[in-house]
Amino acid sequence: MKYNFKEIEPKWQAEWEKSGIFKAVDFDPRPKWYGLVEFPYPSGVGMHVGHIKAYSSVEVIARKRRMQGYNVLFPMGFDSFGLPAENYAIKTNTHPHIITEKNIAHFKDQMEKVGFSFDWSREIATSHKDYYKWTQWIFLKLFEHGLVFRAKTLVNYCPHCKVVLSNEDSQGGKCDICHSDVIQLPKDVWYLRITQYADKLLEGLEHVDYPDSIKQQQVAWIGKSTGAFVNFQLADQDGHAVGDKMEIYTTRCDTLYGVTFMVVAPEHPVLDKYKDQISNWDKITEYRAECAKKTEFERTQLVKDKTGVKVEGLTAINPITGKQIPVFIADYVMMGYGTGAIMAVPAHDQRDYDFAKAFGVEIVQVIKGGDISKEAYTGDGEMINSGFLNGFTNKKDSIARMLEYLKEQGIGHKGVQYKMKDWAFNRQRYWGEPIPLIHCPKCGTVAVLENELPLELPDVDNFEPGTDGQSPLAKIDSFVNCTCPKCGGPAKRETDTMPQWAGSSWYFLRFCDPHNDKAFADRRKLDYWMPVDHYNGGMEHVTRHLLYSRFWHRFLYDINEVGTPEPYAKRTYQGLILGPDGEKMSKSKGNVIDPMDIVDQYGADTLRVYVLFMSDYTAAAPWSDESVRGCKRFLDRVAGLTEIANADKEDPKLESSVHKTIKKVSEDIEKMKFNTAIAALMSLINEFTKAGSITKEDLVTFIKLLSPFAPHLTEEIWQQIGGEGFLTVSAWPEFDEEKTKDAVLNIGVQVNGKVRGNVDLPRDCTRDEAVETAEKDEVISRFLEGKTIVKVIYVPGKILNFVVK
RNA sequence: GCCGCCAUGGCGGAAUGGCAGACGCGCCUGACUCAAAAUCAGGUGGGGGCAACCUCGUGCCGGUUCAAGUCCGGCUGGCGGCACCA
Repeated sequence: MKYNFKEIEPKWQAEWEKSGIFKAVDFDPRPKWYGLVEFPYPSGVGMHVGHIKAYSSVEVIARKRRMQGYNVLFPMGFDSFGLPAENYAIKTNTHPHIITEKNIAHFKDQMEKVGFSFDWSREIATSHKDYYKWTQWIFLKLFEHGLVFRAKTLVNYCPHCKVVLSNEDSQGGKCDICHSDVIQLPKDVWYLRITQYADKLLEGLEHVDYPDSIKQQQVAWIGKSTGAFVNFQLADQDGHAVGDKMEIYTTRCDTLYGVTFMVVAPEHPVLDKYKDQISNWDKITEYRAECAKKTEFERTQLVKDKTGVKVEGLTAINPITGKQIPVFIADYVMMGYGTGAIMAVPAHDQRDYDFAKAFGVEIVQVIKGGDISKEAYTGDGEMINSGFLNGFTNKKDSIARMLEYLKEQGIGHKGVQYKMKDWAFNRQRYWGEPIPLIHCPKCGTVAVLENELPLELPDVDNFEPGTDGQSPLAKIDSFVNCTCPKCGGPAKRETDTMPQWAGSSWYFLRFCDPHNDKAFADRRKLDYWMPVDHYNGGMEHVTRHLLYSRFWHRFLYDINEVGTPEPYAKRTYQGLILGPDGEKMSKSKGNVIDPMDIVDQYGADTLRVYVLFMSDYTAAAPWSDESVRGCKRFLDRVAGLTEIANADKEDPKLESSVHKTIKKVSEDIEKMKFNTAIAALMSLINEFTKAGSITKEDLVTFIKLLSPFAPHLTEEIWQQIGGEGFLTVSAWPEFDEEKTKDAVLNIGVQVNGKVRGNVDLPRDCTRDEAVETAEKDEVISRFLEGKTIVKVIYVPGKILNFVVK
């Protein structure tokens, strides 16, 4: 057959679309299967090869599922709110809506040209008001349940983008969008109380099928630690108690006897409270200013050099020894974790040790071991200098005993801390979901009425964010001024918008019922389709999108809006495609491969086969143009199979190979070992070619197995050989286990563990027969000559090993 | 620093503890061609041998085993995540 991909690819794409075979059917009696891939942000440059690889895996499984008789939901949409469209809008003075719609159309066109079997009747876009209406609705539910709060805190602020960023968006002290340095700024912001769900998010991981690497990253990000909160009495210069106690958090309360000083974060409010009795306030202010200037990055880089200032005039009392100890401020203590104050145990914490050495503070060893004159001892050992804890050798026991004591004395109590912080949930930008809250001078913060949703984004002329950190919406009086839904008095709208991650936190639910205008999705449809059976996406979304969406979904479960606690039954990820030079693809390096160039030059089928064949799916691998051509060559040979499909009798050897291949390809697809599945098909075609002629049945089996990978070519072959209906939804081949087993097996023969030859043995041959056959072999017998056989290991079908002396 | 993953030909990579290098790329030889490309056929880890074969070989050192790329212990190198988290 002539393989003209330019002609057949658009042809079948149109035929499939016309026939509606990719449409998911609600409540269909067939078993359901919901495959999901991360919907893209529709950037102006179009699809990246990474998108192709990310979608191709679930695409192949979805196509196989349809052939296996499943009712498949494989949807696609667009995560279309976000900064790049807005920045482009500022530059070109075009409305972000116009740019976004143009980009969506471009992306969709590209996806169709690759032949992805998405159900386009369920297409969604997060920036469409019939979608974000429900994003706002869920937000109001969160608000209603006390999971939304406003707080003035130090926030991660990007001076370039002029937005407040979540921790997740400012990892490493760099803005996730523009990569400039993030600074700390005190600001009033909205938070979602994700920390309240920390335990549920941890617990949920036990019931889902995620790779360990993903689970571990989520666990590390949540960062649960158990310890104790302990109160230290503050005192004046002479050790007389003053005012409040100061609370600290520690994981080693059993080292309390070794506490020789306290450190509080530079921003800690206790300082301002006792300002009058602090005699070196100037120095404190100076140090604070220094710290504020440092970026988070600088602050964490200077790990070795401990800086700080001793607070003069304010001291504390060690609650267990009764000794007066000094108080310092230092930026190695963070306001954002624990209580912003620590008890320092220099003998057993390297940071406290470094600080004590630099500031000449006493070091008291309370755990035996190490050499305290050189460094802190952080290992285990017998407790010493520790009163009632002396002699304890087990960390667990000494902590438990101390906790008991703290409780008895009312000094402290057991506690839990998380590294994960609450989710800063607002941006001072235009192109996002307006936050549906109203500030009323009388009633405080009031929710927009549900029947007024969606709270639409008003049109503006100027998308530039304000220099005062205000959203462009703040400049629109008609938007800002409103009446309070509670008291009817004049009020002002919140002008911040939601962060990029809002829309993607629940989109998989909307796909179950995308056109519903009464609810975010019909509960019966949710119960039919959810959970997502297989979700694939990038490793880079594991600490953000995955955590956020699990949080929203778990919340909706808790308020009985969805029926499953976890949204994704199974999650996988793909490895990066590197440039041909082995470097990460980037415009500046000029090593970017445009997938549409490959479609033009070799066809979509070649592109699809290549991205899955190039390496292990989860591994990063460089692009190779030569290997792409190799995949095209393979498909050319597949097209040529029609010429030799003329045998009228099945060759038993070939039949066995066909059945083995059905088994291999079927199993490998399930394990996402696409590279070996394709390799098995290449091997089979090599056998076909050698045989010179094959039956039509062999050809049909072959194109069915290849169909999920190269659907256009195989559909065309199917039509040309007179197949009925679409190959795409024909039955997946079955294999006969008997026929996958060879009657005669060639196995290796070892003498003392070294391979000395191989022999053909019948499958059911006994040990004695195997030994007899092997001993007749010329080469093997040479190695056995004059030796005594001590032991024979025979593993049928695998190996025969003679142990000789 | 902590946690995790990985290391196999010239390259991408195969290999439930059982004949290392499947499959593809590249390269070499041959066929076709005036020639080249494309295509087809054959070969292709290193060393030795006319050959049958022999020998070395999965980052390094050791161990378990009849048998180790695979399991265990210790290194070295690379990747990813977290990171002054008390």
